[in-house]
Amino acid sequence: MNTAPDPAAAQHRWLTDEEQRVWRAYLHATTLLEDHLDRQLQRDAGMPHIYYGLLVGLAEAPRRRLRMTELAMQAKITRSRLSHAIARLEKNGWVRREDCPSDKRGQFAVLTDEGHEVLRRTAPGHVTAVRQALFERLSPEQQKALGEIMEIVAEGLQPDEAGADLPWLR
Amino acid sequence: MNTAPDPAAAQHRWLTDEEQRVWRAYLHATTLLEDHLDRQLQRDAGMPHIYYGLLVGLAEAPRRRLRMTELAMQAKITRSRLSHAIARLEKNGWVRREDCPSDKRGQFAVLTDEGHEVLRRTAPGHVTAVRQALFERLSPEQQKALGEIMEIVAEGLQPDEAGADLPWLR
DNA sequence: GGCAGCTCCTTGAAACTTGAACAAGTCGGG
DNA sequence: CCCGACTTGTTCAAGTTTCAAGGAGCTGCC
Repeated sequence: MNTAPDPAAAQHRWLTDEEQRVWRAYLHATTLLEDHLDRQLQRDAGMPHIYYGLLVGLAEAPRRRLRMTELAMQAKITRSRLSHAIARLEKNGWVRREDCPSDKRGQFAVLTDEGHEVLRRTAPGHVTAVRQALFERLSPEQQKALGEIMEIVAEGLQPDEAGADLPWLR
Repeated sequence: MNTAPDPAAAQHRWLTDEEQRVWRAYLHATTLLEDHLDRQLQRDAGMPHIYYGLLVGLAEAPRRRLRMTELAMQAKITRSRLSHAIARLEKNGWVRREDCPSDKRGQFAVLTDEGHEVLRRTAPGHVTAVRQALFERLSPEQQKALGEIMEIVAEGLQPDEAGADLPWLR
């Protein structure tokens, strides 16, 4: 819409037409994909995508357990949100809480056998969905480029990633 | 984690390590970016990103108005969600509903002057946030690649885009 | 005209998310 | 040992999203 220098908008540079196109495509695609996966998982696994991600995080952790804060960091959500989510997953019987012996404030979220089973049963469908929506449509070069781009973007938004003991989110 | 043919998972091909890396980078980056923009807009404009998008959609429409269904399609959300959202924006005084004269079922969502003013005031900050998080970090080639990739992905998930009168979402 | 089948949009309840506030526990310095 | 500063995880209230249901109007066909 705006590509020439516009005096009225001089100081905060607008997006060029091309940038605009890219940005809208980005919004469009990420929205559709997230919706698609959320729906797929809600249907096949009975939980939203982010909850599924929590189970995966636990499944990959040693002894299938993680401290709440660690799990929150890995899923990139707030502790508050995680508390609610784990409460729900606990109600499903897929996760169980355990006290941390070395820090009485601490809690472990532990993947139950049932939870593991749900994952085992639903992971293939989810992977297929991701594959169909994304990888099957992109050339190897595009896949590579996408990975690089996303790493750059993430790196710019993460306060640390390798660096710090700063407030880890927000 | 799995790249060799695994007999137990033979039929539903897993993700290769490289695909896995790309996929995680994608999730990581899109989550962080969406959170970042949501927070930025909540702080500066008092509304989440999607609501801001609704105002933009209206601002760009002829006479700053759109039928509910059209707006929902453009924002890629359900009509139900839009109803709630417009109710909230109406409460803010940024949008007003108007009856459609030619179809008594229909409603227009109309951007008010106040709404337009909010947009005028907050758009620069938002654009800057997008620019800083995305465009400033990517080479021109990467921007181009990103645009192409996102168009492909979106195209694959949209039932129509150019084609149809089919269920437009889902 | 009348009626079945659609579309338009809204509603209400339940689920989920957010941000602030909080109790409890840890930790380091005096 | 004690205190202030910080961390951990939860809770509350307010806001948002989803899903299923429904009222109302349009449309075409008999």
